[in-house]
Amino acid sequence: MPRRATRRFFARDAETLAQALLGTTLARTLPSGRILRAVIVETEAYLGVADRAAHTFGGRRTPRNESMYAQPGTLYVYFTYGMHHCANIVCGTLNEPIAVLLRAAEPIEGLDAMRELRQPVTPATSQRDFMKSSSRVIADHDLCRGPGNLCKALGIDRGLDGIDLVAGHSLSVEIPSSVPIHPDRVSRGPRIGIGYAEDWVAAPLRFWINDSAAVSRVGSRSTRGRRSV
DNA sequence: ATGACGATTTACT
DNA sequence: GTAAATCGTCATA
Repeated sequence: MPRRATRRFFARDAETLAQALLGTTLARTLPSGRILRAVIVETEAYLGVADRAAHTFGGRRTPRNESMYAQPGTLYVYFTYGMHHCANIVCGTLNEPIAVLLRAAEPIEGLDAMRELRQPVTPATSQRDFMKSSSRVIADHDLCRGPGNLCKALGIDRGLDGIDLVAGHSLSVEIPSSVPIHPDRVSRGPRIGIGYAEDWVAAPLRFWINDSAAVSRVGSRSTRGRRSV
């Protein structure tokens, strides 16, 4: 039987947790009571005050990133580019603003609900526009592919910012009873979309499961800058 | 009050 | 590969 991740599980450094999260299951309970599940296949570690790529670089503390200073196991959700949400799991210790960004997951339960969340059916879109082929059906492995899409598919937005995953009322992490992902199946490389981070741009703090079809890509491959973990 | 800018995604050349 | 979409947030004034 899978067990829900405890406070202790999250109370580690970001680099360690980013790897430990691979292969675990994100369990989301929607307001309707509907349960969605997806296996985490790609993460990024953000190291806090010293990390130029982190929202908390230099000790920045604002209303937006306040939850990064909360206890480990807290969810940090932010809104960016005027249209996307990104979800992080806060780790370390209280007041140590480090976290792991959830970049991609492989859906295993509630795929129809995820698809509905990704592609809301509007009156205008239902009949004619659908035939005009402007909207294609999203492939299973694309539902939670990329941090923005993952949040959309799981119904995660700023309303969930600051919730406690250990309590697990609307979101939790489940540790499978099977053997953990073997390091041979994991690669690491530079984080995505942090070109402004100067000396931290190349740090290999992105982790992914090699053979997962749900891993996000940049350019034509997901393996850029890869190196085995 | 204002302006620059995203821990992104998608479509298009 | 390049570009547009789109707006909350934060530093500056």
